[in-house]
Amino acid sequence: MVLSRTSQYAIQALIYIATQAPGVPVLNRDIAERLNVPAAYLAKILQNLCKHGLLDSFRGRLGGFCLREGMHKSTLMQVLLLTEGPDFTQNCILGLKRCSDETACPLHLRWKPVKNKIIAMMNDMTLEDLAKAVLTGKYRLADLPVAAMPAR
Amino acid sequence: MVLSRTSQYAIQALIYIATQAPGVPVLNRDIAERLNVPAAYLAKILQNLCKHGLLDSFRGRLGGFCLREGMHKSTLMQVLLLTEGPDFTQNCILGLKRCSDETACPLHLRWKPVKNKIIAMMNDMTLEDLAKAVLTGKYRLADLPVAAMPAR
DNA sequence: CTCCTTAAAGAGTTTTTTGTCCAAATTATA
DNA sequence: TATAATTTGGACAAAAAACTCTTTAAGGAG
Repeated sequence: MVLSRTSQYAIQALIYIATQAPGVPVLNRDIAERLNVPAAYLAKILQNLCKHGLLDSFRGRLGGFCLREGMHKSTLMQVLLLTEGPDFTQNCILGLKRCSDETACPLHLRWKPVKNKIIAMMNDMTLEDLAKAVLTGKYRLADLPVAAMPAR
Repeated sequence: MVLSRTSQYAIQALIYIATQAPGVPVLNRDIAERLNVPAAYLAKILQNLCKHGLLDSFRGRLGGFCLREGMHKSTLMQVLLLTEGPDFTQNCILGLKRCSDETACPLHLRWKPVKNKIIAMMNDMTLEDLAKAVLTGKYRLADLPVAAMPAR
């Protein structure tokens, strides 16, 4: 209804990483398994988040991905502007190139406040907050096959 | 951000038809031109709306598309359930198959009220209302090349 | 009846999104 | 130093969405 699969995977992965001990790299493979998401595709998404400074990556043994210093405070909006593109917040619901208060589509007046609620929500939620919520155990990040294999 | 191009075209076309004299068929070609949308593609969309009873179609001279009797009162939600699919209102924002109050993703609690606003809005807006709004001249249905060629 | 105009139907094409595969490059550890 | 584990990068493949083309059926008007 609102987000591309790429954005969904990105948010899930970032929240998952944020639930893990900071500074300890998390393997792409483990994230993909945990989220039940295609690993090779997720790797591309994480690479992109690295390029944009949200994550740090490390190769070789003990490699993986960490949230970059300070990025626990990142909002979902920051993530979505990367994954959905910079005009995520600016699209007309009818797809018009220009649709503003002055030159509006017939839905604009009704849509605007709703859209603003979406934006406010995305600006308000941080990875930290969401990770905390997940750690309470009340919420789930992925579908059924949680496959909670212990660390062995 | 929310709607597929197919849905956008469908809504635009239906509103446009609703602004025209009822019972007088409107040509696909004219709609496509007016909305600046690919005609062959729009034809498929209109066919689909016919199959689902929103429109009537007529072939040959004086042919075209009309809103079916009573369908001026259709809501955008009725349209979207056809164009986006029946679970348009039920998707989890993170893409989880199951996400409800009991088994929720970490965004669910914040997303739910926003989603309900979207649904309420779509349930509230009818083609009739939107057509009236357009007829005031304050709103535009399509991008720049309105090509307001008089009826000749 | 014939011609022209229109939508219907179906196959096909293009573009975008999603997903895969494999050969480097990098790094810890034995 | 050799090896195994990991990300990186690029090409590739599959699926879905958007769009096109062509033929057929139907209807109105001369």
